Amino acid sequence: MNIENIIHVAVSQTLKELYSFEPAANSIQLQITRKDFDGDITLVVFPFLRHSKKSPEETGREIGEHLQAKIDEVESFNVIKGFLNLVISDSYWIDVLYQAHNAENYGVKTAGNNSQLVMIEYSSPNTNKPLHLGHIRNNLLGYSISEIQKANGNKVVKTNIVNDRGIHICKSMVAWQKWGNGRTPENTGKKGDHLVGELYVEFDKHYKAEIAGLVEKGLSQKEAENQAPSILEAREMLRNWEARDPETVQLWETMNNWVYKGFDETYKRMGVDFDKIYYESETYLVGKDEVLRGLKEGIFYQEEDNSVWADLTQEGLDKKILLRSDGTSVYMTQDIGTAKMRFNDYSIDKMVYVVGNEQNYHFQVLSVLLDKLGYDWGRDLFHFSYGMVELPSGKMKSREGTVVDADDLMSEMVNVAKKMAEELGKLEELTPEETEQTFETIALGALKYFILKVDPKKNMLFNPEESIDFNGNTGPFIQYTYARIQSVLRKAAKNQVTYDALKRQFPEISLKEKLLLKRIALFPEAVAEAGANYSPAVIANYCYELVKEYNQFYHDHSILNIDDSEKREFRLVLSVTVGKVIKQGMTLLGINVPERM
RNA sequence: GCCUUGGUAGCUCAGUUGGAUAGAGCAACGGCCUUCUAAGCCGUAGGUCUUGGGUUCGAAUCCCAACCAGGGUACCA
Repeated sequence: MNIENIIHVAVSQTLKELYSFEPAANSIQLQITRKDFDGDITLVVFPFLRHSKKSPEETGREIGEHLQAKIDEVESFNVIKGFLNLVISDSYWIDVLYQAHNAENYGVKTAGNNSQLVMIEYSSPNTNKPLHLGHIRNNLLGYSISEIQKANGNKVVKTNIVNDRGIHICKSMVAWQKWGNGRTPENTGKKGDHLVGELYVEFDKHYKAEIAGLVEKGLSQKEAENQAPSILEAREMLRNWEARDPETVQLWETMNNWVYKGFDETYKRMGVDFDKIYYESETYLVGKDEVLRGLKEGIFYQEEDNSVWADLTQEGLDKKILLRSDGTSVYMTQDIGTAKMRFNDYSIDKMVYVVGNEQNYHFQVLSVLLDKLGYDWGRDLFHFSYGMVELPSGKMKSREGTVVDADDLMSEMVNVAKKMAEELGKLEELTPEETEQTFETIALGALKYFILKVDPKKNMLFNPEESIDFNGNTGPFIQYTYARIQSVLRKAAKNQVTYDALKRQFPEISLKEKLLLKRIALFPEAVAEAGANYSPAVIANYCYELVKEYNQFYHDHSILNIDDSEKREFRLVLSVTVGKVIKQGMTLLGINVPERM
């Protein structure tokens, strides 16, 4: 039981005894005492004045005296205005340290028999272009909330739905046939996803030129768009694909495999992975069958042009198309099929979709549709909706060439990390391989932290002109603190300085040491909170606060260079534990920590 | 038009179920490396929390309205 719970219970009891009333749970407001006041935990007494019928000061004093007498942990107290500041005994905080230091995985629960199965879908790329900055935010959030869910004792299946079929990939295929000149990843040395992305751009270039030509000949823009030879070929290609034309399917497979190989590299470097991958080419027919079943059962209706619709006006939503007039399926159809397959494959307790907030409406509709189709889990779908990454020029648009490529960005970050380390004269005693690995760790740490520290639901700004920082509230700052702790431990071992982790009696602790202990005590709560609102930002901010506190402690207290062996031992245990918590927190963000930097 | 999300320092962002004098980092300025890693620490400066009402002991936080910005809005994904 943590200290807040202990106090909460005691306050409740106290109020009953002093003023004979049963307080509502939420009327007992406990908070961490602000730094400029003396104390550890603060109780707000205003809500109780009605019952005590005394001044805030008097009420605070009475409650404080009562608590001090009854609970061992409360050592003393002071009252300022309506705030009762409780001072918690050192021995309690030292006990926290003891627990944290000896715990196998402090603050982290392991999955048990009664834990929930949470399936988390993230990434969801199209196979016609490489991953960009928007995908980076998606991937990092998806991976991190998976880790946070695990840390809260759930079983997690990470899944990806690959949009591998449709007109977009046919465009790249047409471009390869017409203007590809036999290019392959092998003979060009390009990553497959980049090559296919190039072809897609080439298609668009030719297509636009054709449209311009037709418009010049007197066609309207819309007519031109529908009659340009390239688009006709792409549509022909899509029909051939749906008809399983062997040659088309083979080209499709070849080019998609190029892309997957490229994606795998990107995912690997980013440090994200999946337990199960679904492909839309395998799920869209399932979705179509479901829609047709719904039509037969009268859940949906058909227009005169043969398109199939769902009328959701009863639910306060709109009418939504499910099958086009030509019978082909839309995005929604595919998602219905994918959902059905997933629930067949796993006994999912909770399905989470990590998808940008531009699709809020889509998931609202999907949820209702699944429910209508008779799947009771439909209502419980959770859309983890995150904001877009904006550039100073506005939204990223692939057609306007304003996308920030994921691979390029990661490489650029490594270059900056390298330059930075050279300027600072770091990493001189490492082997070249270790040095490279460390640059990678730091660069990715900077990128990941930059993205994850922001509240997911908010849009965020990325300015490519200014490279991501390595100083201040950043991943490298946290990594640096970890590395420095490891350095202290190495030196301690070298000098035969040992410490006994089992010791529970330590000398009097300083203010900054106590602040650190309090921060350590908060880690499990931060993990739980992050799990409740699925926000890696909670963990990121926690790590930053912890590290900042440690750095202040570090500069004010020497750890190894003191004669008092008891103090040295205490500070070593404290440092080890801080290192442990940093590592655990960063793991939840998918960020590695280096032993040296 | 309707629905939805946001607006906090020059910039990027925190701010817990409504609590004490609204916090960090970057940028600017001034200190600190013979001492466990200076990717650090300390200090200065920077605010009408978009605006106007309301709720109450107390509002950046909750409610209403306006303004500004992003997203969505029936055959793109």
